[in-house]
Amino acid sequence: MAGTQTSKTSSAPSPHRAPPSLLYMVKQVELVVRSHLDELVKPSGITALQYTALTVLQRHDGLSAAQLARTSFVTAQSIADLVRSLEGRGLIRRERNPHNRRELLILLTDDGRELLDRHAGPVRELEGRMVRELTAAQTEQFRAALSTAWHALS
Amino acid sequence: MAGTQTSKTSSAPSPHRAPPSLLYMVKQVELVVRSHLDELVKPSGITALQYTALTVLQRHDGLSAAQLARTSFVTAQSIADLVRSLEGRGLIRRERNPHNRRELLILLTDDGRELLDRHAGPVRELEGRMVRELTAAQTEQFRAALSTAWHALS
DNA sequence: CTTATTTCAGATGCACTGAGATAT
DNA sequence: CATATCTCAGTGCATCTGAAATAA
Repeated sequence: MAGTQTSKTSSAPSPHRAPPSLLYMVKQVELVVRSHLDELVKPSGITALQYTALTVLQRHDGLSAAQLARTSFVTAQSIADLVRSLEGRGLIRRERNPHNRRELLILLTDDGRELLDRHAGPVRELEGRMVRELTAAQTEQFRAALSTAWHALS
Repeated sequence: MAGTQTSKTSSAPSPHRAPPSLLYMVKQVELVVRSHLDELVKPSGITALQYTALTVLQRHDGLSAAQLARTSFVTAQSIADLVRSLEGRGLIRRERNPHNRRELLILLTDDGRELLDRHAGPVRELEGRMVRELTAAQTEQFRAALSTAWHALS
């Protein structure tokens, strides 16, 4: 009991405390990014996750919920709540795929696009803050490493 | 799973689709890391987040719940559930700080250390897979970029 | 008949706010 | 009195499993 306090100060030899793992560091960066992103989009009444889903639809409009789930490593049931919430807010609409009537395509509404436009600047600025101490070349290497890491585990 | 795209996207003219943002890529890497980590530790009956908390305690034994919360960017109330769950599983124990009786220090039990030892190898192997296509120098640059990004937003 | 997509029901984990008790 | 820590109560979001309906 008394030893726990003193061992944390400089009296301990501090043998070889391992550095945080890369897996942990990835998590920490994602955590702090998400907390900033949540603050940014909170005035619009959505979460960082919902905003991110909208940006995915911006790049791939007309995805089905099942496709959206697969690209996000979650089950279709998990996506369903998110989609229902965005639909209730009028940011997306859904439409039967005429060539595959069991699919419901997810499409951005004008309100959804307007929301994305409204936040594009601040989000870019947040990303700029994240890499402000990296050179352009280092930033590109960072991007390449993230891409490589993602592919290696997918 | 994520790689199984239909011919729909590849056949499109693809005018000038913006690349995914760095913020998005960080999230995607964290997502796929967590899904693998969840699979790894599921046999032990804990989640990836709980395992991560245990590794934090491995590096900083004797933290209070409030300290743990601050280093994880969440509130003390959020940590409470996690701590209660780990305590119920006998992986940690708590003890009053004799110098500050309102603090409850969180300490790893022998079972907790055993669990960490049991998973250390597979987790290292997962991290190795993530960077298997990077050189040692590129891996270190990746680590440095993650550290820089984290500090810039904290 | 098998598979894919969506939906419903129920459970757990995670995170929040607000309020209160206790210790410094 | 002010602050820090912990706890309790309630809420909402995110995720899962399992099961059922529908369509290809």
